Amino acid sequence: MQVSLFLTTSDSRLFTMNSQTRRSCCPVACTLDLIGDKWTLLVIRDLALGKSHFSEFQKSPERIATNILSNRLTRLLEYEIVEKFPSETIPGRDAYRLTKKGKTLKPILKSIFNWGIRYIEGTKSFDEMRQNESS
Amino acid sequence: MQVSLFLTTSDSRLFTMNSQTRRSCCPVACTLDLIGDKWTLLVIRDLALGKSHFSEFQKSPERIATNILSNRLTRLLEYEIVEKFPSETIPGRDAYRLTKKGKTLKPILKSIFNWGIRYIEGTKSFDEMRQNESS
DNA sequence: TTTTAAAACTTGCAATATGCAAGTTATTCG
DNA sequence: CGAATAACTTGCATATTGCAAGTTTTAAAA
Repeated sequence: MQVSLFLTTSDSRLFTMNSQTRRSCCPVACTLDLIGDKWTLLVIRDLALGKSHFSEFQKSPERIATNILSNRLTRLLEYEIVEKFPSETIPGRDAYRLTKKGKTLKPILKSIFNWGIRYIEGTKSFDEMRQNESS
Repeated sequence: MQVSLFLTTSDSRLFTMNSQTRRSCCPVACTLDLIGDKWTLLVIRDLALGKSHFSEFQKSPERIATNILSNRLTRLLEYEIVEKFPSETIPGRDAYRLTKKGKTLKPILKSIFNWGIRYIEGTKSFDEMRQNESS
């Protein structure tokens, strides 16, 4: 696993300690360095939809592998996009949720969602998708 | 290279012929199947900034490898997000530009740009970036 | 028209990331 | 305490990316 150390400034902006971990100082490139892989935004989508347990993310129709899910949740905790909290449904167990900063990613998610709905045939809204989840 | 066949409907929505090429029918997942890798959105960024020649994309600060660049341009042509046209600056040579559909990706780019500027320390606007490009 | 040069790719291979299945640890509930 | 389920971890196969070098194409100079 690649180790990258991110710190947070008082105004909650992220910066990388090691300049070699970012490809450039372009805000698009830097954002993609955080969330621009095949899986991260799908985890964030699930969190935005209210999912909070490991097994709930696993049940999403894309069937993320457990090692990838584990890796992404850890990274998102490091970046302070996700935080753990005591599960409400299962006492004594932790769960995940978006932090305040994590919630600021929602406009990105929304723009991607809107594009898909408009330009890709056969895509369904989240409400429709929820029917189809396999257990 | 992975072969994937996309067709276009009369209302310019994309659909995959082979359902196995998409992870789910979620619009977020499907959009990420098209543009959700490490490089595609950076090529689209460059196109949105008016770059049109292979060598211009290469010169961007992230230093995309030529094989990846070639592969992404080919894919984007297949998806009808990018089209070729006769270069205006170099007569007799082709260049690349966003199609009408390709331009509809700009809101995604913008939401990512805005997030980076706001939440990642040390990111710079495109105007500032353009100064720093190596030849 | 041959030569040179630069742009636009292509190829081969090493390194990294992802996919899959099985195994391990932790927690809950009977 | 013991079984069952959740939450991971590990090992290895496959796919994607990174890097350097090579090839092809076009364009303009000699």
